Amino acid sequence: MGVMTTRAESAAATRRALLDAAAELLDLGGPEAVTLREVGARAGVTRGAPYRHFTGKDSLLTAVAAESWERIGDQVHALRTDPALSASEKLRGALRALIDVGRNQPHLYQVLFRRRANLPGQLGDGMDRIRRQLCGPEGDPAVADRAAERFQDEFLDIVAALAGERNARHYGALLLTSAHGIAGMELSGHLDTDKWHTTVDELVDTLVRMVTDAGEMT
Amino acid sequence: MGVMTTRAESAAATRRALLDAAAELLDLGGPEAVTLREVGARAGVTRGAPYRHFTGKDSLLTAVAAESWERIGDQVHALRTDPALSASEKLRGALRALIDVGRNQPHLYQVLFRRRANLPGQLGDGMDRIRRQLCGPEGDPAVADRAAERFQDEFLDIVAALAGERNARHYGALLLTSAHGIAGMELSGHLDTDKWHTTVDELVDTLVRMVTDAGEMT
DNA sequence: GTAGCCAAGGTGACAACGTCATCTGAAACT
DNA sequence: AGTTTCAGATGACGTTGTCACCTTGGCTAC
Repeated sequence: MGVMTTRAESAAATRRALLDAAAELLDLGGPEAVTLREVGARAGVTRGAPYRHFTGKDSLLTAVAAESWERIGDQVHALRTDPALSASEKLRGALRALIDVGRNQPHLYQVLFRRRANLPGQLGDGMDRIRRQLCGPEGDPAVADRAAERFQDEFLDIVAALAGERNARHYGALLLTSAHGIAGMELSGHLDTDKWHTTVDELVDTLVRMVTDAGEMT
Repeated sequence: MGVMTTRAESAAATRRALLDAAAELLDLGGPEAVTLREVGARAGVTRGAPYRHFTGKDSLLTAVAAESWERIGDQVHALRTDPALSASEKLRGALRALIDVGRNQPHLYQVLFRRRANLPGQLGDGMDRIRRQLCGPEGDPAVADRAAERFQDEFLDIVAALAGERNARHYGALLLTSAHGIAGMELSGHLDTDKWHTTVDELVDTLVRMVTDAGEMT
């Protein structure tokens, strides 16, 4: 932990600080609250500095989302490879992992599932080359997509171990979308447990039981 | 369709135009694109005029959401009371109604399920009285909540007719959250039909079949 | 009918924000 | 040592939400 001297170290530290500050502000007040000026201030730099690491605010938020996807992917991977857990426990854990993000970091969760705005190409300028240059081999959204896809693959493996390879994809999609819906409706306040006479845990249990039964009878 | 003379008519027309313009801009470019200035311009007034009808941008978007909820509620009500449809067709139609909003008006859909920001009270100023005064008997969010709840009630009745009163609430919650999740994941681009070897229609069919079978064996 | 009232709407102003162009200084390279 | 490169600082500009203040033309009380 020596004093930073090399330029690469300094830049990496700044990028790290920017991401941390952005994530913190996102948790506190949503995307509106994550101001490039405030992000820079918390990272010890000024307003324009983030543009040396990200193409703009959107790119910064996408990078935060990418890191979160990687974290969730690691979490589900750990569940899948844990020999102490049964197949249904792994599935329940994976679903809960996603839902818990929605509970504990609702603003981040919305960024994770935010609308893909960038249709590929279309603007044939030299912009693409610049963006590639700034954000590494390829743009940030591609990184986020890969991280999200890794999570989905880990999740798919868990489902396959429970419901068989045949129906894994169909049931996997059903389970994943359902969990996402549970998280989203609870997050938006539209899941009144008094009105529906049920809880998030009950819903998750029902989902797990459904696919478990279906897997057995295949 | 006489020329507007009375003040009430003029104000009502302006409010209507503001809502329409806001809805149009929302569809085109999302909440960021719905600018009070542009909304006013399209409604034939200037930037500050909307503040005579809504407390601010948030209030305007909430009012748009409320009208959309009422529309969806009417749609599901029509399905429920249509004697030409079977119970499962009604259910499928209701689920599709929600998902179709996500497909055709993705930005509006996100506003419908956006996070409730306003915790009640907290700011004990006279602001509450002013807001009540501006938006009628009570604030806009309450209107939106009531409209959303009416939709849920209509939906719940459809489920009850299919799965019985006993499990209606539990299955209703499962179906509604699942449909919301399907819409949300498709909207965010995380539902790759090639990857999951399934389509939205298949997922909806599976959901309907599930609750149909469960209702029969009860 | 006329004088006053009142709310819808117009206008100016302000702070905050995203973004870009330009500048600076120090590390990295030859 | 001289040059290049790039993280970061700074100034500036356009846009937006919001408020305070003003104007005007229907509405109401006499």
